[in-house]
Amino acid sequence: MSTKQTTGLEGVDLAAWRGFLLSHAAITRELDADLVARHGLTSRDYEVLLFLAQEPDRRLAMSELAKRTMLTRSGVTRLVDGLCRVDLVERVSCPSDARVSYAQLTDAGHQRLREAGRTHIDGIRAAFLSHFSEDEVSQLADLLGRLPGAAGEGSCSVE
Amino acid sequence: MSTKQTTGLEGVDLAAWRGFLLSHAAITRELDADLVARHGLTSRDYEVLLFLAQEPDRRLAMSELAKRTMLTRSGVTRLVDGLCRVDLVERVSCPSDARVSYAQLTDAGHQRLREAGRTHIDGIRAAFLSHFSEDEVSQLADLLGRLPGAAGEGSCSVE
DNA sequence: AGAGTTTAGTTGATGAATCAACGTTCTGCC
DNA sequence: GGCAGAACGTTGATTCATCAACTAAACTCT
Repeated sequence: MSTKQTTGLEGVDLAAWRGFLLSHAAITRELDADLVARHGLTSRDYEVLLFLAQEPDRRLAMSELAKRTMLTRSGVTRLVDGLCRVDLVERVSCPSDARVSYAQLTDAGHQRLREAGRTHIDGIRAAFLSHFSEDEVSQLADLLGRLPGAAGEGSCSVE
Repeated sequence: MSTKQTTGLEGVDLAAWRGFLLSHAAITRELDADLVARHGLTSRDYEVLLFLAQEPDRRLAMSELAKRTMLTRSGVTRLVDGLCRVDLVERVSCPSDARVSYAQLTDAGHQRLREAGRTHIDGIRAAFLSHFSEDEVSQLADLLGRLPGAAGEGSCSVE
């Protein structure tokens, strides 16, 4: 018998969650706009190029890209289609398994990644890191690293 | 100092940033799926209902909703269209300014929000808050609150 | 009062991501 | 060997959000 109509959602401290949501929206929006304006890449594109560049032979199977980007295989198909169309990536078929098709970083793609990388990292510094001291950054890395989806991905399975 | 590497992007501590991105993707995905499965609401829908419920007269102008949700006015038009279609919200025109159209929470909408709110908050607890101590949660709130976009007033409670 | 500007909201076309369904290829097991 | 079932990638349909263009109403300024 409350005297006020309520939603029953009172008294929960969600400030941390709200900060999380709001800042994510604002920051990714800004970084993305920058990346597109200056290098014609979405942050998805950038992410894929980066994953490829980190591989010794600069290639990854589509499914593996799907896992890392947290996209569906379908989404990766289309994303890589776009990157192929502008010659940042090419498709290479796998000799030992005809089902798999690699996305292979081209030299142009690698070059583009290097150019974009600088502005992207500067953007992250400006929009994110610059608001914290070094200690705070590692505190954050620690805290956020505990969340589902973050670095602990390997905890579920062994490769 | 200089690295021998190929992308020129090494040596930057981005663990915090990566944790931020990855956990956001994983958590919002999960919360959203839950909300849709159990209450037929996207988290956008939920967010709008919540904003409306927080207003004394349970209504907000479309533009104001756009600001708070970080969507475009266009996006809000369509989102509210959807909520109107299922009678959780209705449109009310403003007597003093014929340009503005309010989104007005219906009783059904308020009821639905209450139902969904419990599972949503439980979800946030399980996927986010549960990984931290109380102190850590307020640390996070403090840190994340400094980021662009997070500058807002605190409470999420509904009266 | 009337022209120009700003603000609110909607609409059409587009892009990004999803799901479900499919064809192809590989693997395990009899 | 051969078949059932899983895994890989693509495609079609749909959803959601965006931008740009538009209508209508309100403000400004002379």
